[in-house]
Amino acid sequence: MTVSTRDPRGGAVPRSSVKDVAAAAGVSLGTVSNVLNRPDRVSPATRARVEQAMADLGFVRNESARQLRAGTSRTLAYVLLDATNPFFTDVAAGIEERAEAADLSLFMCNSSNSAAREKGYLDHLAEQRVQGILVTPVDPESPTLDEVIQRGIPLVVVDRTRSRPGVCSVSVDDELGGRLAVEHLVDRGHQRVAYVGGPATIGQVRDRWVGAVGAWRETGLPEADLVQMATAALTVEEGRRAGERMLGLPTRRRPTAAFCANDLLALGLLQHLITSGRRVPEDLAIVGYDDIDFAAAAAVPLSSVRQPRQLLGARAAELLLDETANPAHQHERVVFTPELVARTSTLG
Amino acid sequence: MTVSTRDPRGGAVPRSSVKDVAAAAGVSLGTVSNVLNRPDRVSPATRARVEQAMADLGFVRNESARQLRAGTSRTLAYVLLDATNPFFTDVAAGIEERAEAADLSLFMCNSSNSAAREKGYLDHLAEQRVQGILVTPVDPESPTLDEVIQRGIPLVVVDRTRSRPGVCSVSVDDELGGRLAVEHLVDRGHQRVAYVGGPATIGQVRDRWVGAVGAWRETGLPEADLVQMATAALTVEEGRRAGERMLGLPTRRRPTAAFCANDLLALGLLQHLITSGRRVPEDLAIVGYDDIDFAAAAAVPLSSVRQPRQLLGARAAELLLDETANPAHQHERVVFTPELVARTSTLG
DNA sequence: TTGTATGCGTTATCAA
DNA sequence: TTGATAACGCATACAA
Repeated sequence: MTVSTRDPRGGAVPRSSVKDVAAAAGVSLGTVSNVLNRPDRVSPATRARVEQAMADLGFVRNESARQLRAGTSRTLAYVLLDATNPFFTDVAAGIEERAEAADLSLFMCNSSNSAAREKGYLDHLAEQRVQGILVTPVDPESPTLDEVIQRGIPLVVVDRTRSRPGVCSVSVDDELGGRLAVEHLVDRGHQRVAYVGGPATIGQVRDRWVGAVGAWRETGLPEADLVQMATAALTVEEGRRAGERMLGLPTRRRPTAAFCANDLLALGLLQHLITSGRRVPEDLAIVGYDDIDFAAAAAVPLSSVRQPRQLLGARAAELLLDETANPAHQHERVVFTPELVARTSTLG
Repeated sequence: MTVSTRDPRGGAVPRSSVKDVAAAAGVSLGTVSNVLNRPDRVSPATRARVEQAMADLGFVRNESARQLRAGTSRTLAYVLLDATNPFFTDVAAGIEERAEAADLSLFMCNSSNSAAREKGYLDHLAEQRVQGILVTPVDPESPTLDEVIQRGIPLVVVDRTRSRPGVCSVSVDDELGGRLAVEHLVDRGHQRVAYVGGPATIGQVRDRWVGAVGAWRETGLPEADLVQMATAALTVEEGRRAGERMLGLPTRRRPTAAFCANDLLALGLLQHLITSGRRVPEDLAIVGYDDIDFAAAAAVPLSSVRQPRQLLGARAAELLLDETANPAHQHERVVFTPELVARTSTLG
């Protein structure tokens, strides 16, 4: 249903500047500027007149001009990989908490896992001269990030690290996370495990796999029994597809447990199994990654590798703020430790 | 675990301007500008020289200056109520699709349901002279929105409507949604239903309640048997709390079904019931609202009132773009129709 | 306490 | 095809 209401357009909009305000208040341009920036240096009487004029004219300070003159902005930006993944919005909440405390605005930009889109946003933000950028990059080694840094814009890498220094990063040990997941499954007696994740271009997917393989080797189980099941994306929908493929396997070759590269995949996989009348963990145990809020609320409460999401963001924001404010800033590489949260999906 | 790597700070960063580029390339300032904006009006030879100089100096166009001069920006912004709610990020995805097609950047700002924060973002965006703003407001009648409009910035209200015209809005009929949910529950034989939602300051919460009440009255059932269960927020956590209160009620007075103001509440409520050993829908039927992706993947697949999330965003972006580009733009009020998706949580 | 003048980096107009 | 110059709106140093 679409109801359309047609109205005449609002009247013309005269944008007023400090000059207009000055004229209206019968003062000079500099005085208006003083009212805006150092009200204490203006007598109460004239200040009141100026403020009245500003209200009458609907004056709005032009941030572009202010910034051009001042050279600095009051904005931070977070370029994230996937806005529809609650993990990243939780990280963003941590960033925003710190940004707000510093009286800075936070703009979120969604790269949707596209390097091109990411570059577009980074370029735009550089041109806007934002005060600093936080980014969970498609590829942390990409020269795009170096360009931003060379342009003199403080940048912090979030949820990834960089082999070269020259930048702060805050991340969680993804290899350890992969290791924890596999160790847990092996402890529970599983001898044939699937790693569900992809595309491999995503660093998190690779690192968690590396950790999984490392732990698997130490068990002495046949390498071939840790099988990769590639997905096209880290989404609920792709998780369902993985479920279809999983159930398509002959029982002999079917893994008894799955470790998913994130919770969205795990939830989709879980859903498909339940819908198909299978039991979790009896027919297939599942471990996810991130421990988003929805993991505990799933069809079968989901075991997952927990990351300190808010803290990740908060710490990253702190480092960024230090870099913008502290001339003696030293780049840091902060690595948090993940933690396995065991629930019904592996405990039965 | 925290590993810190300390490195010496990177060298000084000389920001270069068109003037520097002009000097380096041995041309005038205007020519550099032409290379930037109308490359065809510059001879290939000098263009190459200028481009080389730009690369050498790491030149980045200053968007503030450009904008100050041009008066226009290449940015859209979406101020949303809750970035951690997948409903809004799905709406944002719809907006971004259209924005990208128009070669515009989209900045997302999270008001976190705070009127103060919302005003802070809107003011900042107005000062930045963004090309247009989409907003899911805390209160659509708030004068804050009028201020933005009076400042001449095109604005579209998303997922809400406004009693006064003078602005485009794209929404879904929340009263109808509430009605659909209650009618479905009554059809399934429920005679005592809880409406779980709050705070009532949130418009969506009120409208869905109004629809629920309307449908209930038409059944002739005692009014007192549609009970409100207020929550402090629309979150999974608050849903769990509602579950505790629900189970705390004496069986006689306990509703047999719950209609939740959004899916996050419904998922929390569901989770608490399952954890407490109750069965859904046998002990309590549940209907959520929004039909986010996680609803179908829940402990018990959740019945929910579906809204066209991406379409909502896309249509809103279209209206905004029309307003910025078309002098004959007419404000429209677009209302989509919700749809009940019945799943196990009410069907058993 | 208030006014005047200058420049931030860019684009656009006009003249060469 | 290229160069010189004047704004855009603001903040600041300095003069009054």
